[in-house]
Amino acid sequence: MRIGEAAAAAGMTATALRFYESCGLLPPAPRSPNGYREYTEDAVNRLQFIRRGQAAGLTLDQIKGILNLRETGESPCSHVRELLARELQDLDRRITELISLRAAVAGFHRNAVETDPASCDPGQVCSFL
Amino acid sequence: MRIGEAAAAAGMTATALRFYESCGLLPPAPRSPNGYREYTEDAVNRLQFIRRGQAAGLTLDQIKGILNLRETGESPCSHVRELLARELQDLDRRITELISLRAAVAGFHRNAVETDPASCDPGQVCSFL
DNA sequence: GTGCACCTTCCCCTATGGTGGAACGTCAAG
DNA sequence: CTTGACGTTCCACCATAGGGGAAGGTGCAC
Repeated sequence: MRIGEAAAAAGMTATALRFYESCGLLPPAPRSPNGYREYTEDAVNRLQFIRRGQAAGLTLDQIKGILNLRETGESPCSHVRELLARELQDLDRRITELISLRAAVAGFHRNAVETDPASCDPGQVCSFL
Repeated sequence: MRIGEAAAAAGMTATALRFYESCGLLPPAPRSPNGYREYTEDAVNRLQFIRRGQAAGLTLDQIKGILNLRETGESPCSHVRELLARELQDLDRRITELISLRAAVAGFHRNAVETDPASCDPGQVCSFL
């Protein structure tokens, strides 16, 4: 199948497929005589794996690492386990950060809502921050 | 004072100050006869306001908007209120997203820890994703 | 008179995940 | 015979917030 069809089958754009190939996430696609890329069902499966990896919050580089491991015949299982563990830690850290940022912003906002705008000092930029 | 000193006073780098000036966050600094930028205490206050804005999670573009409002003589109070309200919503959305992503990743990870690696199917990339 | 720290401008580079356009080739239908 | 939908390549660009280095000027101390 050609690039547009494969892209549609995986819920992506043709541009994204070319981009993935250029990054090494996909092996160079075989070409039909007219130079068009030819994709198999296997390629589409790989694309869907990429999608699942992204949905799991992995970066393209991490997904590439998994695919490369599988390529070398090694089982990526333990690598993926570590990846997921590290990602959980990372997510926890980011969630904590966002929650404390939210508390800070909520404090600024509460102050901004409660304070009389007339008390605004033109000598400074903004007393709310 | 010169750029390095002003930067240090605001806890930034000289490069950042030039960058802010180039983006319109800072008015073009007056120059001393040798062409060096000259900063006043007021400029350092402005830099510290930028820092506080960033600490509150605002983008440089949003901070620039506040500074520009103040520049035109208008009081940025209500603008800042709206900005903070929108940011709270945005933070809530991002936190919710991250938490649900975390749940999904935790599920993958639990499965990966509990599953026997020997049951790994070499025909697919990784059964954990 | 020279070394050193600081300043200037200009332009490219970082990471992320692609998108869009230009200029051109290919193929089937009308 | 031409139109349209697809394909190809390469190159530039989006946002974000600067960092890094080259090539050169300035000013002070030794």
